[in-house]
Amino acid sequence: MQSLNLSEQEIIRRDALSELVKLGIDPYPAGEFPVNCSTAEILEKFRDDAPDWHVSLAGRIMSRRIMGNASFIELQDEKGRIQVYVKRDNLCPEEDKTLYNTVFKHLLDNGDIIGVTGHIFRTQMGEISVKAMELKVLCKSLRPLPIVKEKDGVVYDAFTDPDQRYRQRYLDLVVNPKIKETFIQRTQLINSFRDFLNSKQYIEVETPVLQPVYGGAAARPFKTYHNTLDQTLYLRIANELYLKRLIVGGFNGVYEFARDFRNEGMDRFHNPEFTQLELYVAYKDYNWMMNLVEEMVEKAVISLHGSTEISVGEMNISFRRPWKRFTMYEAIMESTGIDISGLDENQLFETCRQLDVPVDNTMGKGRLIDQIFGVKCESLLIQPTFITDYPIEMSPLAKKHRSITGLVERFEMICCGKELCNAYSELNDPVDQRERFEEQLILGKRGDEEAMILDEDFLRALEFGMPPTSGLGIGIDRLAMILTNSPSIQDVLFFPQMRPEKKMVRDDDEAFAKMGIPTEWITLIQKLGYLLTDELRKVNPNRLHQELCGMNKKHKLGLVNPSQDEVRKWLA
RNA sequence: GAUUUGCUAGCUCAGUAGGUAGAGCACAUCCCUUUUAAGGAUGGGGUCCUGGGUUCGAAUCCCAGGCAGAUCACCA
Repeated sequence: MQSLNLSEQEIIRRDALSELVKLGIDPYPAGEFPVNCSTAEILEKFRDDAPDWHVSLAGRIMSRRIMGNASFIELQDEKGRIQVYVKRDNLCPEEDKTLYNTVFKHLLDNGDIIGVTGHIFRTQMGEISVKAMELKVLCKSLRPLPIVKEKDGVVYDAFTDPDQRYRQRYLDLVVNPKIKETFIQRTQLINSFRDFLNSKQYIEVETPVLQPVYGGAAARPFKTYHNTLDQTLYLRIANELYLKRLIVGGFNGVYEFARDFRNEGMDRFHNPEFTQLELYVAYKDYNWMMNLVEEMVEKAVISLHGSTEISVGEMNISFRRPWKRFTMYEAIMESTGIDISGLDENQLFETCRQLDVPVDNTMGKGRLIDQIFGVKCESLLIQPTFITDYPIEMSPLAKKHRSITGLVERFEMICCGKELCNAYSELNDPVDQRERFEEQLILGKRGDEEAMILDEDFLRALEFGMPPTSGLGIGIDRLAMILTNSPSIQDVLFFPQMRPEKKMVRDDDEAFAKMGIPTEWITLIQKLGYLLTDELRKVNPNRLHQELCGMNKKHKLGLVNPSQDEVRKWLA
């Protein structure tokens, strides 16, 4: 019944599964299989002159070379692959050769998970291998794996379709083992940051993901609803305002690896959910924070790569301290030759036009400057570079610059043409903060969908007093992209957001039976693509009759064809 | 959202100025056996993304849609 929907190879595997059961072999055993080493450990530690080394290991069969009574398989575990030599008389020393002849040769496939015990030796071809003395089925795989082969560093038939790789990451990880490296490095990066911050006695905290008022960044949120409270809640776009509340509460340093959610476009630099490290430290300013970022990132790069120099695509990036520092005005001066520091809004508008920088009428002074920077400077900054001192209009949470009016004490770190982090001397003047929020409200009314919302509770906290504080946000995904040389954010997220897979809507067999269609024809009708009875009724009966008879003939099903009249009655 | 490329067997891909759908790997049966992207023989396997249109005839040409990639715009 189901078999028409399965591929030939899937049917063969299901048949093998029931054969195993018939032989009294549980294809999904419950018990522990004791493993005492990994493939990598064997390859690393084996010595030809060492005494017999008995191993017990488990993994997935990735290839099989079967030759009569001796065979070779490649077994893959978490750490890599090793060849296993399977000889009939080793596996079956007694009369009964079923385990080798039937189970191993016919009922096991690529992709099955087995446990093997035996000892290590080197073959005539010089390959370190496991001589299997026992073999146990641990899991029968019902779908064929894409087979990726490799010789001399050349990969054949690589599994590359990005759609399948991202949707079925499990499969990607099985057949493209290098993918695993990327994710391990991502975790190493996070661990390195965490170790660094813990060593400074900062406290890792958790703050709400569901927030009644979203804030801390300029972005559109995801909206949800809490039944019991009868209240709209938002998935956080940032956790900044909560971490600052904790500084108010008396913590000197708090940080969180925060999953944030922004309801905006998706491309190779943006996923709707992404991870930021946010850090707030009391009694510090943004200059201090720049030094911390340099040190922390440099350290992480060294811990991943053993060096401060790495290659990203065609580029060579050096994270060696100190990094270049420019004010935003200097950066614009450098790339365009124009000093914008004294210009008013109209003059900036005119400058944008001269520079071919796209603008629109809603843009205020700050947006115009930011736009010039974004178009003319950002993409040119390849080596890690700090850009400091941003226009106040763009930075409602940052403290006013200590000496230059119209600017705030803010920096971003740009690398490979992309912003990697954002930090301020945090605004702790509650009166100023309220005014800034109110300016944002006006922008919001002008149509800026990303304008910030006024958070009364946050202002109340500030009114109790927050010490001077420096705060930082680092995009973990983007940094991971650079450190793992990944061209897309999807490559550093296990399960990137994808459009839903097309789902077939279908009626069950009973619905077809109700039309008076005999069981044996129902599967055929479904196989022909008629999955809904309503659709089926619209079909020309003569056409359906022809298709069914054709199918019967083609697949040599040996069914007695229905008459045209009978088919017409089904559809009536 | 715009532009563009792609979608054919489990995987990687060919394909014909429109005429019954191909290869390699994988799979099945068999041969050989310390082999290694094993080799040899034979065989099975397809809604050529979906739906319309043009046509005697469409995987191929046209239109619409789906999904994915790339580039651009907004954003981290």
